[in-house]
Amino acid sequence: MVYKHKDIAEKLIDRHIKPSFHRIKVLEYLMANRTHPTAEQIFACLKKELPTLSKATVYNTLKLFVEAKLAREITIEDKEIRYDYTIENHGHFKCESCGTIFDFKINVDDCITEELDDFVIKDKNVYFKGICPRCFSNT
Amino acid sequence: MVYKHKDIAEKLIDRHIKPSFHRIKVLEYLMANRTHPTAEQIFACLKKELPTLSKATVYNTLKLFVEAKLAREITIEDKEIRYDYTIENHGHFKCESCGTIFDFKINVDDCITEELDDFVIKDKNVYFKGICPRCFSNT
DNA sequence: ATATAAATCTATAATCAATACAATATAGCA
DNA sequence: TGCTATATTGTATTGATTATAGATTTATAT
Repeated sequence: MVYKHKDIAEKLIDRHIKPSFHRIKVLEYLMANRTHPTAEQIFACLKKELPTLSKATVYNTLKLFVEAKLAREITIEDKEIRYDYTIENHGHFKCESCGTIFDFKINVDDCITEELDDFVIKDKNVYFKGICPRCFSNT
Repeated sequence: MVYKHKDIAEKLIDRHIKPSFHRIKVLEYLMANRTHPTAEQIFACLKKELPTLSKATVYNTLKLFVEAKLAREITIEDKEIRYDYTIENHGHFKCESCGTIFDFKINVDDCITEELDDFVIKDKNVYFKGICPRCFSNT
């Protein structure tokens, strides 16, 4: 899928973020690459197209997006944080063999107990680990 | 609750881990302190009692425990990994204001879709973020 | 017991994602 | 045009974790 810069800029403006060129490019990357990339991967890929891009800008931009709920941080394990364009109601499965992160549908609201009634829940994450079908059949 | 070293040693032997003195002390700490400590915190606390203790030993021991399913890694966010003595069917809620991590009961199995039928699931984690009642009432 | 091998542990150096910071560039506006 | 705030760059620093090599302890056999 190809996204128009104007549409991406509007998403940023909606969240009260000034649509600078670099911010548009980072968000475009997140929307086009639903591969749960790390900040490093985003930087390495965009650097080819934008030679002046700085790593600090990528980190700053991603932090802005997370605060604005445009993106989510995935911290299944490892030291590396991964980023995900926001979609509701899905969990992440990380294959311990090939490292791929898969999305799957889940609605955690169905199994929350009243224990959390007095808590303000802002973010819900479900992380599974194991072996994906492809790796499992290769054993 | 106080645990006998002999009982802790048996838990280790059950998981095919040799019950060295330091390993017993680390497991004892995890069982007695259900506060989701970091490796640093465990090290700092045990160091008082065991002056020769090395940080590397704490990391090695925790890694052993995680592999043996005696402990779980909690990676809600931050760079710091936290450790939790294994208990089934509970999620973690991190307060964005005070940083405390709370346990709550949840049974994710109830809301898993058939999407994951072909995946071997070895570990399930549920992480919530938000504001705890105490911090909320202080605003 | 003593020797030998295996495991555990220590201490320190290295790694590397993430952050902090100071300097520069750009955009918005009177 | 100049002024101010924001955005970006480039580099230095941080800090949790890992790697490593050597020392110590434990287990086993002779």
